[in-house]
Amino acid sequence: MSRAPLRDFSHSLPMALLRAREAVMSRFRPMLRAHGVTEQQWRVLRALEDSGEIEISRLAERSFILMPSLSRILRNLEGRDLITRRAAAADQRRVLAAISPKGRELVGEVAPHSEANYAAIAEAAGEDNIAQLYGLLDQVTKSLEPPSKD
Amino acid sequence: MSRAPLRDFSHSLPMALLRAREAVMSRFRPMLRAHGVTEQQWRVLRALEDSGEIEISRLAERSFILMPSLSRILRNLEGRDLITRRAAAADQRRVLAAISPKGRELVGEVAPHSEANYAAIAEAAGEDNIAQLYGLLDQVTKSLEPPSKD
DNA sequence: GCCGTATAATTAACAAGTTAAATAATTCAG
DNA sequence: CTGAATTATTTAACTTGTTAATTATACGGC
Repeated sequence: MSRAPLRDFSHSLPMALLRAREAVMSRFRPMLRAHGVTEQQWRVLRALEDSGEIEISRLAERSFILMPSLSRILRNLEGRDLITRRAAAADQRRVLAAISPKGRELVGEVAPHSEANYAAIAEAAGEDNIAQLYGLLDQVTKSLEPPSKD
Repeated sequence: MSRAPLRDFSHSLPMALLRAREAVMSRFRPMLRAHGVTEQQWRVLRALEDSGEIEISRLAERSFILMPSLSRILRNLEGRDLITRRAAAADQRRVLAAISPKGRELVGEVAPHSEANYAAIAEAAGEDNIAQLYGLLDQVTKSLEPPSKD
């Protein structure tokens, strides 16, 4: 009864998701910063190592970063020789990005710390809770996504 | 077994939280935009209506926005006469913010749309799932937050 | 082969996130 | 009562998010 005027402000779903994300990321950011990369730059490097050379558009999907942001991030990473970019032979509009040896080296240095953080988080929050959370997030996300026009 | 080299990239908790948040917010942003406010500006206005005149440090906590961002947002909202700011009488360092009549009017216009969106989201994702998600998010968030130094 | 249209990526412009530094007012030791 | 340390807020500098516009290439009809 009485969800009267407006939802109790502090209990909005976007806020709850933001808070949870922040609780997790605050354990990662200092470590990433110490290695000279932002959260998003790390996502891109990890995605590139996973995928090999890949179109920018697909990289955007995988790293969940919008194209304009990604464009700037790639410019930055390219300037630091952590990645390479080249036009696709078949279609000059398309750009292919790949991680460089130097980028791979960086990932190799950071990855163990990242894994250690994940482990610490899993322990602090409880593996079961994390697993359940994954499932629920996935389910809710899918149910809210508009029918993709593939 | 074999969570071998690095966690499968697409299944990181921060990404899952980001994706879920985006799935929710993408249903709000266009509506907020149509009323001339960003997501964060809306959070601030809602929080101010909830709390009445309030110190901006506390406003930052409640709206979950860092002080430097909040400072800019308040400058913007004040410039549009949606809020007021004044120094506290007792301690001139402290600034008190309050929603203005014009701000209240805006909230009154937007709130019904916001509520309608929440309802649509709850229906699409299932009330039970949402409730369960809230609970888990809260639990995980709390377990990860460092022991606050109150 | 040429023209309009569609597609991939980048740029532009403004808002916000993040960390550090600067400003300003208060408190407290001496 | 003065000045060093503390506290609240803002500013600075850089990065990213968000929407719209622009650029460059490809494609399809003629």
